[in-house]
Amino acid sequence: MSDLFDLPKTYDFKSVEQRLYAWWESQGYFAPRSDPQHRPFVMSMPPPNVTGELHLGHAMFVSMEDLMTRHSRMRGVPTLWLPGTDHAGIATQLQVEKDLLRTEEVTREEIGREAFVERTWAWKRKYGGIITEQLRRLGASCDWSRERFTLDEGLSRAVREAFVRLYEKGLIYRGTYLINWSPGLRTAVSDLEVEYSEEEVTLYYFKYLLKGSDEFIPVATARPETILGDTAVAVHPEDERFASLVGKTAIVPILAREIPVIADEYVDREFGTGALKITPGHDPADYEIGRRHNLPVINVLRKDATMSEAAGPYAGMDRFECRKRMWADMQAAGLTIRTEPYRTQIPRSQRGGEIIEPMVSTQWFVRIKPLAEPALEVVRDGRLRIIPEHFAKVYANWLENIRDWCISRQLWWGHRIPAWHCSACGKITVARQDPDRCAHCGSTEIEQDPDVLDTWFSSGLWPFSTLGWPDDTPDLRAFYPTTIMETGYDILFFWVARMVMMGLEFTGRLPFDTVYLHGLIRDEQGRKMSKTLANVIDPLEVMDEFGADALRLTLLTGSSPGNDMNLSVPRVQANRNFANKVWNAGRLVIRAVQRAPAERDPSTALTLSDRWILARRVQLLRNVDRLFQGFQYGEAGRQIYEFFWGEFADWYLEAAKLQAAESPGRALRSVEIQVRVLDTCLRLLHPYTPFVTEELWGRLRDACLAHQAGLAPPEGWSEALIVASWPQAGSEADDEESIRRFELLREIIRTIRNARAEKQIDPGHRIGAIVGAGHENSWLQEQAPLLSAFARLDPEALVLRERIDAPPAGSLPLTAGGIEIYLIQAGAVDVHEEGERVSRQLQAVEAQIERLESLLAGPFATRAPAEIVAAERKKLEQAREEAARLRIQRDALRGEAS
RNA sequence: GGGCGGUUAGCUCAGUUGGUUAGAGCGUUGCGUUGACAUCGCAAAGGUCGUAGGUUCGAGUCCUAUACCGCCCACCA
Repeated sequence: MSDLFDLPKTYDFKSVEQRLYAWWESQGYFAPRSDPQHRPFVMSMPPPNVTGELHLGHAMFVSMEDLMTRHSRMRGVPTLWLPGTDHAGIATQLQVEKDLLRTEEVTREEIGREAFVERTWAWKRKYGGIITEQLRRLGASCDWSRERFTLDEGLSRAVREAFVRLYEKGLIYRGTYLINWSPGLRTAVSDLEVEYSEEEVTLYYFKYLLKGSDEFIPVATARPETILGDTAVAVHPEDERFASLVGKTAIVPILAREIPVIADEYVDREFGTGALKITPGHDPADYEIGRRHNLPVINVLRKDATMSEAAGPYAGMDRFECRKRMWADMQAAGLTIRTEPYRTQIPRSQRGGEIIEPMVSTQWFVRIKPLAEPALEVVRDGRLRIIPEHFAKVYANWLENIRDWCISRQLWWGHRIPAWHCSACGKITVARQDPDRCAHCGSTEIEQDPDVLDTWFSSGLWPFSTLGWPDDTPDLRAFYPTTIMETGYDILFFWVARMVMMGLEFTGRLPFDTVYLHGLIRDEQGRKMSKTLANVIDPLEVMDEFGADALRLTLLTGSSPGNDMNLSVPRVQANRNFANKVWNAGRLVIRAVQRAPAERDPSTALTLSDRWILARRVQLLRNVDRLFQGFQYGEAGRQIYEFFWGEFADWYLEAAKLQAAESPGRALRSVEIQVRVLDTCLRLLHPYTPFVTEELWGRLRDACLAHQAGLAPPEGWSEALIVASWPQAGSEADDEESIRRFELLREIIRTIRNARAEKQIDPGHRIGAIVGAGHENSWLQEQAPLLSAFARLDPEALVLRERIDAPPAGSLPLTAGGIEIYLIQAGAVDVHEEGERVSRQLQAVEAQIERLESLLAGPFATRAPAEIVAAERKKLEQAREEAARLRIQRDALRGEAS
């Protein structure tokens, strides 16, 4: 008999995952079916860094996007999920630099730009496949034939086109402004790449001596080295303390430079000393004040953040060293007042965490307001939907206060800025094709700008550049705009907003009409995962241990849109168990198919359990449909899980075992229903757990096709589950009555099981029962075999009646859903103890009756909707019946006791 | 300083049109293993949904205030 089991009793994901993935891919299932009739479903994958390694963030987006993709594909919609990788300028360059230093002990400067870029390409060719390989392990059903890389030829052309267009429109300009400078990386970074952390620093109070006088103005600063770049001291125009000093001249310590004392409303009289030193070269606020007052800008820092020549005696010194020395020298000169600890926001690099220095520098910028306006409008008028909705506010808030975007980076790895400087006329030539002469004066003495573009500039074009833009390609026509953008909320500004702006600007259309934002994955205590905390969970290890399906299911059902998720490994394990449960339920059904009789008996009607599971199936389909429409994938997954395990496996399959023994006609009927429901579940689960469902579904199909009766679900079989159709509920009416009855039956069985457990009745001991079921008696009679099997009753000693006149002596009285049950041969009954128990039960029911009575006597009865009131009335009725039964039971026990 | 999110069982989380004895997984306790599954089965204990008000016939679910935690944005030296 065991020969029928050619399936291992434990789901072995290791032998399944790789094989199935390769098969899906080779069959071309990931590519969109071409169907001009249907509007396709299109999603661009957020491109992971080409040198990256899989982390849970990737696992999250892959799981979510693959779910959407598989669902859409099964619905018969042409579906394209377009993958790719990002060149990730800074991250990749750093990695290659590090590698160079480690292996050859040379810096990038030593080998030169051209060689370094070539080395980086080599690195990309060597390691760029790792991340995509890892995405495959998760089951990502994206169309690899369309895979793109932000630095490949087509995308580079798109970037260039975009740059030139913006430049020609005057939306890109080059200028000298205060920017965020990253000394370690020696490049400018955008505002978004600077993070502020509150830290304890020192606030230094010192004297600004006034020229030709003993007087001084007290000033405070956290960065004494910037004193060297001061070009004014400012006070509030209405500050009486300093009113007489405005217009006088102050002397910069050490350098003895003369600077004016000015008045500006920006100064806060209450803060610090009430006087502010102005360093336009190294502070954003000072920069603005400097502009208002036409102050000179002095740059005291070099690119590596050592002090520049302007710092006089401190030139060449590290800025923090300078800070100390400067203060010491000022102390010696009697210019210091005091120091105090001070908490303030320190700007740090998002990458690496080094302190960012505001610095004046010549950079390229995008004039962002004209782009931001339309991007705001689409959210305001609802054309762009953001899920969850509250992020729309965050999005709008950011765009409303946005400032010009510094897009040039002093890096080597990236899209070179298509601008040439002419040494003859000094003008700039920006062109789609590399020019050989200056567009203004015709000189051939031109040189390309050394900078590259911010990586996010090319990312912003992703939804259309990947489809062939700026060319009018068939893909662009067929698949743009895309349908949905799924990504983490942490890159809403970095990426999503910029895609919207660029999409509207360059294509005149929204690049997608829905943005779905998932939350971040944290550790079990809700902390961010980081190497220093050593709390990083490696998705690859998790998949090795529990399988890709288990990880996916955990990420998908454990989260809700926009909310962070604390991942716990035990939960992954629980979902591994679920995959195994699915596997074993599948084995059971497959075996049932293999053993099922071949002859149909048309006279075989459906049993209660049949009708129940079919009705519940329809309800489930409706719920899942509704939830999917509302992007409630987590809740949908949980409902499928509960249905599969808690109803189909625990109850229906157990009932089916009984039916198999009844008659051949009944057995076949039951198998058909098992196949139908299992098939539906596998289809519904496939977007969550693609591997186990595909593997099982194929085997189920083969077993069914091998059967003489030709078993098949109404949807029919197809060559693979991944391309099978999504199940539909149809228009059948809900069979509520079957559901109600079976649930009552379950309640009765549970009540008996509980009593047996409490009374420690040997599970093998079949006991008798007398059931008084009132008007439920007629249908319940038919369920006697099921009842006795499930509750382990002696079928000979199970009596079902409408009414029981007198509780049998020595029996254990129970009630379930208004049905009275007396267990016989349940061992010695302590009539006193049971009397207490029944009394307590009765009290509870009476309390409920009281509550319901007063509820129904109040305004509820007239104000609440009729069906709600009716439901409560019904409950009251049932409670009264229940109370009546309990009273009889109680009185009987009392009678026995006396 | 502004904005947003969270606060539900010991732990991790669900609970979207407000319906009236609140759910899951893990953990805990008890019982159970010869045929789908011990990666299992049958049961049990355990929350009144941060706090205070309000709207409503009715609120975990809406409103206001408040506490705590977290996040985002912001040029007070």
